[in-house]
Amino acid sequence: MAASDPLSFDPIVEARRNWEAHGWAAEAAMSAATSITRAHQILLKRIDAALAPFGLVFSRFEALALLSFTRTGALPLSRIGQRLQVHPTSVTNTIDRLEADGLVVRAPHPTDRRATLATLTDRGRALAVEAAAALAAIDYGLDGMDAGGLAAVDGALRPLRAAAGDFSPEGASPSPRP
Amino acid sequence: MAASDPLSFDPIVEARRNWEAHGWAAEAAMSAATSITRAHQILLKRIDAALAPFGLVFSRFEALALLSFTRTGALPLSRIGQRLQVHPTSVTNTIDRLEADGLVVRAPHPTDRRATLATLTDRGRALAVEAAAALAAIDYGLDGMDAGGLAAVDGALRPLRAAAGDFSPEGASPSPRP
DNA sequence: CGAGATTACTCTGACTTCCTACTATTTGCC
DNA sequence: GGCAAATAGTAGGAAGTCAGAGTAATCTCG
Repeated sequence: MAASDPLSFDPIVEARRNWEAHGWAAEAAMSAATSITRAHQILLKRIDAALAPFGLVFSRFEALALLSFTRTGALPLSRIGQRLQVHPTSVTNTIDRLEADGLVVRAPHPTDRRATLATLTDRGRALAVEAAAALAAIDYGLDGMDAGGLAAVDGALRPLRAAAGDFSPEGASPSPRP
Repeated sequence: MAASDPLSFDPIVEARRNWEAHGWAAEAAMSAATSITRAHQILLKRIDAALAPFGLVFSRFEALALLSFTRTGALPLSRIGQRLQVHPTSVTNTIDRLEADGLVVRAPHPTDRRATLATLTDRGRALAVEAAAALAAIDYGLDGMDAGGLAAVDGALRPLRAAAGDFSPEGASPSPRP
């Protein structure tokens, strides 16, 4: 990265100061939103770097992990998109790449001829475990944070996700259908 | 979005349960990293939707805002990249778009002939204010969260950004050079 | 002074994501 | 039954980000 690195002050704190100084509103929200954006950027870079040796990126790893947890190692593409909260076309693209790498195969759904099942191959299953270990080794990119911080982030963001309709707010209820 | 919406359970809680059930490590970090990723996705979509009427996206708005806060409304591209923590190529692209829309103009740096100054136009300055108000109106996409949540996220992520080298850890010290 | 290192910016290319159709199936209901 | 509406997946296209390479200008020191 050539845009130079070390700044002598926190750019977000500085932005907030400017927001206030110029009378712009919602500076607390701006600050939090910018922090999240930046944190995501940091995480994604670290995670992708850790996954690069496996030929994976985070989204493909997530799909692999999800399939690993099913009884049969198979799931309709639509369900993958639902669980991973991504667009159907992104699922298509993700599975395309995984299939090209021999980590999953597409198969017709046994009863619904519209649907396609993504099925984990042996290599895919093994790679998921290795990649998960690699990510655990770097703490999913969250190095600088302690257990309290992790829990704080998790808890604070949950209402946001709920409000966005990711799940019905009551819902720590388990029981997904296989 | 056709990938269906409402899930009856929190997919991240469910992922964490699976992580533990299968003996995969660092489930707390996984959970936090996934939450951040998803939160970013939600925010970006909401923010970009609010900015669409102005022909802006978040990154271009950030550049506009940054320029608004300078004495002269001008900054070298390199400094913009530094403050916004993005790649030089992205700055070029961002300024290209802003310039095409007549919101900034490029000008040669008065003393360093390598450098280019991005300078706010009157329209750019006015649009920044309008866009900031539009974003404040939606609380920067953070609807579902209360003040405590905002502060918690902000505080918890700060060590992460510091560890990533965004700024020298001591650093709430102000005094950026104009 | 002048060669080598550094810095500023841009171009090209790879990648990912999303949106807007569009086709094929299945489901709901009169 | 049979038609309208909903659902599953994919193709094409736009946009954004980054990495690598290249050019130009400036800085550092021997």
